[in-house]
Amino acid sequence: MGRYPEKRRQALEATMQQEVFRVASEILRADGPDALTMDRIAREVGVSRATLYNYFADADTVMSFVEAKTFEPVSAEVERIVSGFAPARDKLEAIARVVLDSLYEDRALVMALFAKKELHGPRADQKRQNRKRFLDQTQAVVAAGIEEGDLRKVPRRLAAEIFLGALTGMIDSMVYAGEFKTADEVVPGLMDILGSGLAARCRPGG
Amino acid sequence: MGRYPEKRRQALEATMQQEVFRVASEILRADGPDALTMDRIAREVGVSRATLYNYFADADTVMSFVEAKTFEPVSAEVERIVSGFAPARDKLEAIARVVLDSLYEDRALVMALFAKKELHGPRADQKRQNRKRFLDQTQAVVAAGIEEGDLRKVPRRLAAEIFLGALTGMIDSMVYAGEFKTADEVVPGLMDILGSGLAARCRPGG
Amino acid sequence: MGRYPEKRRQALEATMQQEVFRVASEILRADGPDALTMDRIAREVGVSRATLYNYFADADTVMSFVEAKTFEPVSAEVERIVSGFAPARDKLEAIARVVLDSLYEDRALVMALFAKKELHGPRADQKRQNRKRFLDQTQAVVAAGIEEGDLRKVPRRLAAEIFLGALTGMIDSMVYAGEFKTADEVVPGLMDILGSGLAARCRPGG
Amino acid sequence: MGRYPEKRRQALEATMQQEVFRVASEILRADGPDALTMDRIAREVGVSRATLYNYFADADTVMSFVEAKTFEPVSAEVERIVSGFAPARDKLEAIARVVLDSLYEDRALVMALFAKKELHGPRADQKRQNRKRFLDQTQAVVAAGIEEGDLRKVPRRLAAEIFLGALTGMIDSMVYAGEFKTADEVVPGLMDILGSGLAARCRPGG
DNA sequence: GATGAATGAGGATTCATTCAT
DNA sequence: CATGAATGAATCCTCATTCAT
Repeated sequence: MGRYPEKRRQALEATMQQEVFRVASEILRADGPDALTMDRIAREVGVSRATLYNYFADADTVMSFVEAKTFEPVSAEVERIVSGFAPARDKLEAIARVVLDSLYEDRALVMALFAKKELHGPRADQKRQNRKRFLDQTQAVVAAGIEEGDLRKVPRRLAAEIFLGALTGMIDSMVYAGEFKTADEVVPGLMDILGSGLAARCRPGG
Repeated sequence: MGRYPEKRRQALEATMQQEVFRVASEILRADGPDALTMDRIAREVGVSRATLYNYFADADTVMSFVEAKTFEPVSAEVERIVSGFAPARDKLEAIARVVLDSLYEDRALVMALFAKKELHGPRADQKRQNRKRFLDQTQAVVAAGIEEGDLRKVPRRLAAEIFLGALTGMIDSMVYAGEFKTADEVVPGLMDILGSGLAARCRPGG
Repeated sequence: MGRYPEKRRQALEATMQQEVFRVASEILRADGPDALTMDRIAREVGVSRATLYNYFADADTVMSFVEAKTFEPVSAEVERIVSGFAPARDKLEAIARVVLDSLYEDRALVMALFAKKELHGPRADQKRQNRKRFLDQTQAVVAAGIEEGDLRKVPRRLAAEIFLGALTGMIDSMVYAGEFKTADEVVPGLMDILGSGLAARCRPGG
Repeated sequence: MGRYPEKRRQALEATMQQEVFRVASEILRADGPDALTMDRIAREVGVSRATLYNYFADADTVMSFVEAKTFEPVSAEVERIVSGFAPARDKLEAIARVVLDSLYEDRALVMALFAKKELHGPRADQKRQNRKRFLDQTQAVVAAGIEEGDLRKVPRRLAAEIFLGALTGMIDSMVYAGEFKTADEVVPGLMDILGSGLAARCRPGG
């Protein structure tokens, strides 16, 4: 029939997706990824289980959707930083801040998503891609930094991996310890170490 | 009080544990932690489900056992390094080598175990403690390094977290990418970056 | 929010509950409380095990439901008697009749439910409360009877306990013996003994 | 292979039976009849499960043994009372005292055994017989009492059933309420009610 | 589109019992 | 006789998913 029903459909779909995201986030925060069942989502959204299947192909799709929607703003912000004009190290620091800030605001959710590293099964690909994208962005910053003389000549991919690893490592630490620190508290130290290294002082041939 | 010596019992128990470890490892490697069910282990070991319960209290215990047995040699080696006599940076490098070497030998298994960061549920504590132990060991090395003048005055815990994060980050990278590199291939770069920092050159006041 | 009215849902739910009650009763009658498993109920109702869980939270809930549904009419009738106007001894007799009549109609079922005195586990409380309620009701009758001069001054709770005990004792007897008698056959004797005592005649100081 | 080994066998058997009785009693007391598994008995006795099968045919036999051994002294005492010389009402009172005393000393155990009225399955017969024996004994006392003019002419079996029912009813009450009273506290009231009835006073034609 | 209902396919755990040594 | 080991048979429960209405 006309255009309107289509509009209406989209509106409904958007509403449902928002609701699912909201509810799923809460569940993840509260009880971790294993608690995120279709039944519980449906119940807390206030629809029937079957209805969810009108909006999401299967349970994995819901999980992927929540994950994508969670990281989307972070990802966008990182993208903005990457394509901006600034010295490489400032960019890296900005990225670290964005990641840690978003974590600080919604620790439990981010961690629940991090907690389920799926290497097998249908969702592994999404994880892989998310990761790859972030690494590519970071690597681009490193590459530019090297070219501009702002960074030393280090293996680019490796540097990106270490940078991402350091970030997730700190997140892990906070989550496991249960003590969350703001970006302001940890970024300076992080950038100091990654920026200047652990060595006592410059080695002559450094 | 049986006629058969304790030895025999222990031998059998050891055999079963070995078998379970072998089979569980394979399952983890092949299909990830969610595939590690009592039923499947029993089937692949070639005993009945009930028999497993004569050796392991419950499913969690099996998982913990496999995890402990996997990390035990690495942990022992790290402990040896930590308590040895060497400059801090050499120790850190040695630790990185041990971790990455063990990974290289059994990538999929280690990753399957890493993949299930359990923040909720009964096994969360074990994970927490494993992590804490490693961090404590690393931190001790860093602290000693600072005292001996081998390392700059950096926040110790933070440095340990970054170090562990960088290691797991690289492991993640390899696993997600499916391309495994030997310790020889990555440790020099890692130590270069963590050791000397990313900065182009020594800042005057560095 | 479905198109089909709440009525329909309730009807189906009622049907299922009726079916479960019918089947569960049969099982209890035939093979006792330990035979009342979710699997068997499902099989005999003709649905899958999982379906039962759409109607009952767990196995205990089914057992409680059957128990409640069995005793509910008896309980209501007793309540009616208790709150009516009649001499205490008539009330007690009426209660005895109701209990024994309901037993006569469904001996085995009642006994199967009686047979499982759960003092441990989650259902103990329900049993406790059922029992307490009946005792309270009986005690109220006794108390009123004493006040009105219809009964001697006997310890009230104790009298209620003896009354209930005598009833269940007779039920036990019939069930164990396999010979069921109607209320008409036993109530007169029961009331005679409890009413007038066993003593040959009034003792002077009685 | 003369007589001695036989003696030795019997000694062993007696020891084992004592141990099983002791341990099983404790388990019943602590956690109820469903907790009385062969495994737990064996573990707490300190032998292997299989060994139990050298002394008891199966799990039911153990349960029956424990039950028999528990009630045996009570039963003997009742027998002694029944066959003694005393007015019927004194005998009934004595029986009530014995039953309630034994209960008071070992409430939890007796109740655990009472709690599992098995009407189905292989052990039903034992229960039936235990019950029948007690009823027969009580009935004999009642019959003698009537003959001797100590008791009114009441239906004998019925009177026995009411007597037993009243006893078990009081026991149930105490167990469910968790408040145990000594025989001294309840027997007078019990005998008063059963002896003199609940009626306010002697009816003329009583 | 929405839903209630139904279900197949697991998955953990328990327990009585048997048997070779 | 004692036993460690092994096991078949239950039992409870969960969850993603489908389908008629």
